[in-house]
Amino acid sequence: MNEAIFENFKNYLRNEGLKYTSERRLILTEVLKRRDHFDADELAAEMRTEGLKVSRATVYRTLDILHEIGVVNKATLGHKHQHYENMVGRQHHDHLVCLHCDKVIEFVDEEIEKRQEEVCKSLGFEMKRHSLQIFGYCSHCIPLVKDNKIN
Amino acid sequence: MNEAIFENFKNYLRNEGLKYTSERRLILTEVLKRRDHFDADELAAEMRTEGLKVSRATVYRTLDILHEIGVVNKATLGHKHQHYENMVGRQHHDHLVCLHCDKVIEFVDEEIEKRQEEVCKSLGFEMKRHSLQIFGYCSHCIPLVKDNKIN
DNA sequence: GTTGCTGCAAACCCTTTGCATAGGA
DNA sequence: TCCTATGCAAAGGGTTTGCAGCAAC
Repeated sequence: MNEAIFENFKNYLRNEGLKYTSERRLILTEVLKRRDHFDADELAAEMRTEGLKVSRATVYRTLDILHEIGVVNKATLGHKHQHYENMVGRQHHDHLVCLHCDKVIEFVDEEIEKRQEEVCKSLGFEMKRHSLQIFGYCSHCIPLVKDNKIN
Repeated sequence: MNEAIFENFKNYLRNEGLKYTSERRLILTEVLKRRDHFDADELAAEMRTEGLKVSRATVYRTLDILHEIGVVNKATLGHKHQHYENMVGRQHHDHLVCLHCDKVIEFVDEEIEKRQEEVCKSLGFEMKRHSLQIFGYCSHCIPLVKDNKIN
């Protein structure tokens, strides 16, 4: 089932006059394995431990391309760095981020999506993308935070 | 009316064992004048042109304190740097950001707020803060973008 | 007088870039 | 062969930090 994705990637690159290199294939392969929220450095490091020699710079450059074609999504989850996530076969969603354990929980709320469109419509604004992050404590960490008087 | 804010600031600092310095007063004064979305560097630069000598480091450090006590809000509006906004006398709100002219439009939608709370409740998540950004084109820029075939 | 604060410059961290070489098309 | 991609290391840009002198309390 992933062949189609590689095929699309190849076609996109060809149309743009870009090359379908082995590094790009390796990075796409790695991204498709992921089901979590990762950063570029992490992906590069993981590839290195697997013996795949791809530079950080190429990882960044390739993730940009994959973002353009919608294979990955970029998310700002409260850290200094960008997070990426594999979007193949997935829909837009928003994130809950635990301030204690860093867990990320995904959710979709159709009503929120609808209201966003209405807000834009009423203001004559053309929405291109949107992102909603909710920061707080997950059910596992709530008691820990209370006990430690951390907030 | 601002006296109360300075008084609160002073009390907060005292309770924390921190000092109510002239630099901190100057920065708070500057922040209270603002009605827009600014970054730390911008604020420092503006103060310098007004002849107020406060270092960038102190601006960053003080904005952090002001954020803790709710006088300023931090927002990630699609740039590399953080944006701050004066929150005195204001409620939480979300942002529409124009990708063409960088204009920021604020909005509040009670239904969205309510649904966020429901999502958290249903997942046993304790919300501390949230931020929603919608990126796109404002009514002024929509025709410009269409004409120039920019997207 | 004690202790936290400031300014400065350097350090940091993530990300981007310039350049020489490698490798798709 | 032509031209883009890669790897490396250096540059970038916003933000943070270590430290010596300074100012609150």
